[in-house]
Amino acid sequence: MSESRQRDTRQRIVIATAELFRRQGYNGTSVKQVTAAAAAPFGSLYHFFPGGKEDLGDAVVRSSGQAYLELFEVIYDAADGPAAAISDFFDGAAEVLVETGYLDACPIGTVALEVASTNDRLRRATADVFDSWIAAAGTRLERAGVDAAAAHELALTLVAAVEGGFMLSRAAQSPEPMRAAGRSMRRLVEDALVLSPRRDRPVRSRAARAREAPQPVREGGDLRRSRQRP
Amino acid sequence: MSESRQRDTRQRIVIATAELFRRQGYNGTSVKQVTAAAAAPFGSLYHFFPGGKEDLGDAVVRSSGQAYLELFEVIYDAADGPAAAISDFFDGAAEVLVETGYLDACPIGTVALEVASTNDRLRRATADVFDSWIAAAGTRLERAGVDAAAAHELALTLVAAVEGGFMLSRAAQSPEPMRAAGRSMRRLVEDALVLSPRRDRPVRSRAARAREAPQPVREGGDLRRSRQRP
DNA sequence: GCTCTACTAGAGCGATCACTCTAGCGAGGG
DNA sequence: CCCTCGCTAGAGTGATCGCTCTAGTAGAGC
Repeated sequence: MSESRQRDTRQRIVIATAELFRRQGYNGTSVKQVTAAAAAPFGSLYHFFPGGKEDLGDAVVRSSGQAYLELFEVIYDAADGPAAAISDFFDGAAEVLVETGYLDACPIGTVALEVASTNDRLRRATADVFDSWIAAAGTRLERAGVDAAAAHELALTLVAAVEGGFMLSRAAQSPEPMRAAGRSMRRLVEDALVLSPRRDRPVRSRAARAREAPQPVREGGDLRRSRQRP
Repeated sequence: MSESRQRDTRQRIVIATAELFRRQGYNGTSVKQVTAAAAAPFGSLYHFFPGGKEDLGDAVVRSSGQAYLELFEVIYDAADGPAAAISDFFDGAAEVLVETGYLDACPIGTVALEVASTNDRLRRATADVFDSWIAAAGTRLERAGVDAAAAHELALTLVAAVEGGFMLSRAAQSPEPMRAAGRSMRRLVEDALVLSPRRDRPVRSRAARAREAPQPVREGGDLRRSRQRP
């Protein structure tokens, strides 16, 4: 039972810290605030994270990053093709922003900018997280038939647009920037699919292909929706 | 002479603070650090900014935002059409990042995320700045023939992509995310121009049209460059 | 030359920062 | 039954935070 108790408190601290980081960043969050929010004894924080705030920050960035990656994968794989997946993801992010009063945004973004030039360990943690997101998106685009270089470039753009969308939407307290970015990204994805040199992908199982591209080929004519707000 | 002396110190404080904000954000920058960097007496800071750090932050955000707006306008108006302008802007940002060791990024972005949920006055300052950027980009796209709704959506996306590009490039310490975002944005702009319903804009002077769109009409065929890295 | 105002200059304030240290609790193994 | 050890618990550390306050300087206007 001691192991589960350990896990409980440690996990409670990480979750509470993640929420605080999302709202007020790394420098804006004090360790006292963390222990209060997690209902954890102050001493426990330094028991589980002997390196102090930096240890905690590293753990929080990586675990939040992993959770967000899984959220992306779930949404993507449940959607009706890559373009719809991107729409769903951005619209979902916009919805969460509205519902939480623009509090629950990306758990990494604020920290990433804060530490980029001041803390190399945490900077690397955020870079690793971003890389995992970019790889996940890039791999899926490749599976859908986009060639590797284009897929990587598009994946970079998608992640950048998500982060920028969070920034603008939180600042303006409006879901519109996130939604606009989502519509633009959908268009980019659609174009990349149309332009992809071959739609028969090489060494992929039929099942995987069917799962990921239920509407694999569309003609160019109706690809770009005429109205901006579907 | 007293007025110019005043301007000197005040301006020195604002400039030094802007640089510190870019690198370490709002919460990560102390007022002692500011006065040291500006070589300004500590008392002077509270003479010019009676409201303290928040007053200073508001002034810095707005003045940095204005400076960056002007930089965008200069680059845009000097470029060979909207698509080239966007390329130039993103490539320039990437170049500055590399040259400064990923220190000199957006002076607003970090602060915007830090204060979005914790300081409404500063949040509004960052929102105003973003709005001014979006308006500048949107107006120019409209002038180039993109209809109002599409131009606004594209402008939102451009700003989001710039901010996201800064975030990813600083985290990865690589110009590639910013450059990739720039190439994607160029493609979006080119598509928007091709899709724009009318290329004869309504009540615009001939001189303005000539200045902003020296290569106004391009056919769709060669619009999308075949290689990813020009 | 005197005054008045704008600015310089920095010591010092209470609050809060990240963190340390000691003391004790409670469950599992002997 | 008691010992051990993972964990709880929080008072206390020096350092630093944003900020206030008083004293002093320099130049413009009379």
